[in-house]
Amino acid sequence: MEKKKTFYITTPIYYPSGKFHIGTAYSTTVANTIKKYKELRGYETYLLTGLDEHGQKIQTVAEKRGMTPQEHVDEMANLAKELWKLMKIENNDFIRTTETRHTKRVEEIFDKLMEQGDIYKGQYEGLYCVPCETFFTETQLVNGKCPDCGRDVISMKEEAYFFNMKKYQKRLEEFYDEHPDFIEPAYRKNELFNNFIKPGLEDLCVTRTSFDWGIKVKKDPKHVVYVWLDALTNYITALGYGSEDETLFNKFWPADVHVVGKDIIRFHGIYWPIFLMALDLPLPKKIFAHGWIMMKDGKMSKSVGNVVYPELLINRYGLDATKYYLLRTLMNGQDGIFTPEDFIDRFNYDLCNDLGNLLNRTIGMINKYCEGYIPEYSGCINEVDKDLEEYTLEQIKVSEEHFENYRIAQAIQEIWKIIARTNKYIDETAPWILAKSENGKEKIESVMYHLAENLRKIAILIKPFIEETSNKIFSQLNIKKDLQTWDSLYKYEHIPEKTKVIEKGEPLFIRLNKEEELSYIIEGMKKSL
RNA sequence: CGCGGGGUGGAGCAGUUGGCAGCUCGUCGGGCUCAUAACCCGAAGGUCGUAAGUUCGAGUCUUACCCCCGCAACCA
Repeated sequence: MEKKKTFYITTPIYYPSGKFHIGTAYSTTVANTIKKYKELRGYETYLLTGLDEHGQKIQTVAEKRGMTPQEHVDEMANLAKELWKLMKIENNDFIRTTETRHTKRVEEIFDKLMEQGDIYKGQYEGLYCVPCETFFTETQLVNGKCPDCGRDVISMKEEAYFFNMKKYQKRLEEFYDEHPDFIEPAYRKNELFNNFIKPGLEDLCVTRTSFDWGIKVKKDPKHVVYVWLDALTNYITALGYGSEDETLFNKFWPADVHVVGKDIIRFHGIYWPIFLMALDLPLPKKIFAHGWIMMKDGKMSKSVGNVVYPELLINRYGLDATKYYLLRTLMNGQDGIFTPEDFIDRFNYDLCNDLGNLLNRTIGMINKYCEGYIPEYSGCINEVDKDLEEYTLEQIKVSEEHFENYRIAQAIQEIWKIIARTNKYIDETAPWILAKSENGKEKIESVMYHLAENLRKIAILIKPFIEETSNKIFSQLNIKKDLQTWDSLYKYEHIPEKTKVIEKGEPLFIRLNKEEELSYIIEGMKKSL
């Protein structure tokens, strides 16, 4: 038997300094959608997510909560796992950077890089705030003072280890020349190039001594490994790189896509490739960077009181509605704006009116006009049928193209055009008139078949991102598993004879009262602070 | 002269290699009754940030300028 093609996809490993907000949920949903799509296309997929649990901030947060850092991250890890369970994320693994399988490898990697001469000992010079025990860069300062406490900072030196980035500058540039599509969207790459690569890379300080919540350097334990060298390697340690069992690593590395937020492109576009070069490992195939979910008044922020947590929406409106909204809102990797109004509108218009109602009226008519059985396919009996088929098949191609390039919002838009076109088809054919005419039977049967068939196709297309809804459609239409495959999208003529649909359709989504739900969401946002 | 993104009808956004300016919502008018007061059609509404240039022709290319946002590396 032929070996299945593999597809390895990762989310960022999130930093558990606070509750996971909707942006985190978005990243993970994107990754999960890509996974589900690739699965439908016959790939053996592997989805990795996890937590980046080290660093000063964690230590500080834990202290504030009167906990040890480990207790804090243990709690956060459970929260994350619960959230992904709630969101039905099908991750194959969940890596935590405090796990031995990770820390041990990082220690080894650090040693190796030091032996190779990629890491050397030097002096870190920076502006230091003594009471806060923290280094800052010049640009981080507020009016020349510590951004945290407002006091004066002093120039200070400390012993630290550096990674020789300069050594890899040329190789990195060459890599980008050969792989211009490495970072998507392209403008993110330009940003990175102009700001960091073109001016020349500086060596990266990869250890700290100002705190100890991290992986200690084996041969010099007062230093802990800088969090990014620690965090980025999760993508390979989770696959067992360097362990006694490298099966997964050999099978799935290099990653097909790292899904990241726009804020961490730099680390994935510069440091990560260079670390991998130093380790003599193949580079990932793509970094897919998405934008942020913004609020009407700017960034989500606790102090402004405009943070949205995913549970708020999922628990009241369901997982699919929430995922649909998130995926639909951010276009082209750009930022998108969340507003409660928009959320409710999309729910009502797109999900209830367009999709839900299309299924409902179709089921109703099949019961009314065809005794509940989907009629047999008899080709296109007229121009209207032909037009519908051609349009739908074309849209399937377009959506597929978008999925292939991870443009999920665009894919969704194109799928919704099929829904709109199918609704229009009902008006064009007016089955209620055919039902009254003497020789309308053949026509009405063709209409019902086409409606059922289009809904079947729609259910397949939405499966990667709103699977519950997809399953509901299949179940109401009584479509068997073998007709839920992507391969069955490209033709009509699939649904077998004597397929009996449900007698009374269950609404997929029930319309929301805008006023009520607006206040519910707004109140919920306040309460969850 | 830091870098990047954005500035398109009331709102939110698309506009691939330059070729009659589109989508969703809202507004107005009409149609239909299978359906979740849903669906379909039509109309109004834009000098595509400003100015100049290239071109037979620019939202799309060039230049200058204005406004908004983000980034400016060892903070995640």
